[in-house]
Amino acid sequence: MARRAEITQERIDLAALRLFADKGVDRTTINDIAAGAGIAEGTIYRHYASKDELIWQLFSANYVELAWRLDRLQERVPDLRGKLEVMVTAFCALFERDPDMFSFLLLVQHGQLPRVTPEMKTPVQVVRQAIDRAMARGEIARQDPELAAAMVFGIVLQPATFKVYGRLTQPMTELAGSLAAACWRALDPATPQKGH
Amino acid sequence: MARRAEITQERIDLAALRLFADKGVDRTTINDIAAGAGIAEGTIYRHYASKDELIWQLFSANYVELAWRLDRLQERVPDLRGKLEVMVTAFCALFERDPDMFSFLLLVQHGQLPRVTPEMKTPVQVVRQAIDRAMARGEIARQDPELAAAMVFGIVLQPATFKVYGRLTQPMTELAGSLAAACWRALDPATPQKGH
Amino acid sequence: MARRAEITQERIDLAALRLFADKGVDRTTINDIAAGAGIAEGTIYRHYASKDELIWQLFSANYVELAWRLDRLQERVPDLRGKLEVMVTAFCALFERDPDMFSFLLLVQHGQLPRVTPEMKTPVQVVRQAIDRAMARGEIARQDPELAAAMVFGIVLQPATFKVYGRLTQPMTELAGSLAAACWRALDPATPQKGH
Amino acid sequence: MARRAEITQERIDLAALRLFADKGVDRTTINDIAAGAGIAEGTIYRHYASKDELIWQLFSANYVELAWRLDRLQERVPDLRGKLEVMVTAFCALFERDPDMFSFLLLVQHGQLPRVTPEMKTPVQVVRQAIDRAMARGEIARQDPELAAAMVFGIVLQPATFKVYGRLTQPMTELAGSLAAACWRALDPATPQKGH
DNA sequence: GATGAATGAGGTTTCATTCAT
DNA sequence: TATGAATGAAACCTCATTCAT
Repeated sequence: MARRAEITQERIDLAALRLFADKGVDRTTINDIAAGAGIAEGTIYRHYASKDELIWQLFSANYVELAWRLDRLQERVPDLRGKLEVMVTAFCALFERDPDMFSFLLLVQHGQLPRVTPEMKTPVQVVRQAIDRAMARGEIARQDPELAAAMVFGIVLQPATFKVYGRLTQPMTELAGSLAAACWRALDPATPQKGH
Repeated sequence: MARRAEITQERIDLAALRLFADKGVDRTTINDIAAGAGIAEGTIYRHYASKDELIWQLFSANYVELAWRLDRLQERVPDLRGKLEVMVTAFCALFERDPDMFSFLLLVQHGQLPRVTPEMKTPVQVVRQAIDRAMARGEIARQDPELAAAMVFGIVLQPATFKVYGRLTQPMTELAGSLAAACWRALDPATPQKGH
Repeated sequence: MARRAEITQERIDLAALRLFADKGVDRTTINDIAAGAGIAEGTIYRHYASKDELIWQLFSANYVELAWRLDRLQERVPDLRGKLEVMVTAFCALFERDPDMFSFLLLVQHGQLPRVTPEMKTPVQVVRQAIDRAMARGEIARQDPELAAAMVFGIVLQPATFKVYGRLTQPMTELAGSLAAACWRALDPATPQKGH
Repeated sequence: MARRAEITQERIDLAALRLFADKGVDRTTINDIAAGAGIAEGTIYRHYASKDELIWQLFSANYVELAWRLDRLQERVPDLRGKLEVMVTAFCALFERDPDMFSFLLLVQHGQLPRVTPEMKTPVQVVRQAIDRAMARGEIARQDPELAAAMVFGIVLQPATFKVYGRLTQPMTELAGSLAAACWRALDPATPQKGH
């Protein structure tokens, strides 16, 4: 039955994601995944052509899905300040709901990003576009949009990374407001600052 | 000769760093390194007890060295604003001088950080301590110092990562000023902001 | 319905024969055959107990069938010269009609001949018996009948093999006369030859 | 030492040839070969990149070597009748000296011939060229040279095949004269024949 | 009869490590 | 110290076969 295959694939995906997040893809064996999913090794190859394919499917599906989600949210808000707020909040909520997926995306991005094609929507693109448009509207000062996007990502991802390693203990959801505010300040060099 | 052994080790380290930065440690074989260094596979084991040892030596030496360097620089400056400036500037200069080392540190940190012992000085500690003291002095508002350190690292590392992937093309040295300023703004929530 | 089963079996046999001829039996998978026949993998096991059984059935049926056919034809002709003529002609016609079957028989004979039992009539036996009797009648000179049969087979099969590989392009049917004549000359060492 | 590697490779080649001749390439495992050569499985991959490479090296080296050998021999003889004599004799002697090699060449040719490039000298080419030139000199009647070469090969290879399967028991060396004579008669259709 | 998901033994290949030279 | 051939455990993957539907 097709239904049974779906369930099996679900189990594979779940076990793989958890193990990849835990040990990295190279230190996770097909055997590990099969054991985690409670199936035979060969069964995995009825669902994915190879280990590399499994990694790529898992990465690209979640990466693109995340991009779409962020994009749909930011569309509803007019200004960059608000867009950052909803995107960072969503990101933190997702992190809290499925930390394995975020560990996985963080860990494997180095190996998988080269396979990302220009027509795929990515979270980086979504944020960058929001920044582009905010600059066009004069909402923030002119600056390198790629650099601006990098800073926004850094401000959110690095605390998430610290959380994965246990350096931060609060739920990400509690940090969302501070992180969005920090992003906004980082992007807004024109704002008068005290001190320098 | 002891001299000859030193040269060989240098060649191993260089080749390993380059390959690790390029393909990650798990996808780099001892054979790759030997070929890159122009030596025989067995020779590597005259210098390192195992592949894991080689990775750890390379990581910890550079990681600790970076921490010391940042620490010596920040000591000379009284205020956090200036400390960030010199540390970010130094970081960018080092990145430009040896990008492989940064790729390597970024890539392997996930696997190696668990081996870091409390008595080892790390870049994160150095930054965190500077923030702690600035808060104690009232130079910046009270906030979670770990989160603050995370944001500073994110603001600097994410652009560096973008550069590794070719998303940013400017030399990091040109960005140092902007990055330090962004770090400062991110840490200073009390500053009145326009908009919200 | 029994009818439906027959059609399915026919489809299996056809697909298997084509694939076996193309890639050899070991490099052809049950999956390949099922795909070629447009059925599910499991269905093949409703018609054959195992892959080995399928190969053997296909081989022995065609091999024995070919032997009977040649035997019936040679019976009608009194002398060896004529027997060779009709057998080679029939062989060439069959080759032209179903080249896959011949590639298959050529390819798998190595693995299957050991399973041939003495009571099974084989093409080699048929030709050998015709030669035996021609010698008994004094139609050709005394010689090793097995060797003589081998040469006859070589003269016919090797050009067929060349055709399979595209080294010969004429239809086998056009070559039948020349091949039969060459067989006859090869078997008739007593004939005065020019030169030596 | 390089010498040790040579010895090991020799052992691999010998064991592989024997097993391939015996069971065919697909039914011979790397494990079989390693056991036959008295070495570890992994060692084979220090000498050949893959099983396919091993098969190809073994095939092409022996196939080309045979072609050169036949070519050097036929050069020394002026007429086709004599060329056939020396080539068939040499072939039979080689068969007797190393029957495994001939079984191997016969068995794997189907899979390997597609990899033969035009610039490689092959036994078929050598024989065909001798026939071409004999026709140009008027030594034999005009006929399709490819077909003629095919018949010559059939007359020699099929008895060799029969010997491999135990259908013929005499040493091939004893048959050389008869086979060469049969080849000559097969190529010489102009000769008056008794009977038809 | 037919399906196709699942199995798992067994194949090929990789690679960190050892050791005789 | 350096070499590089050899090792063998363990990885990935294939595929004939089974079985619940």
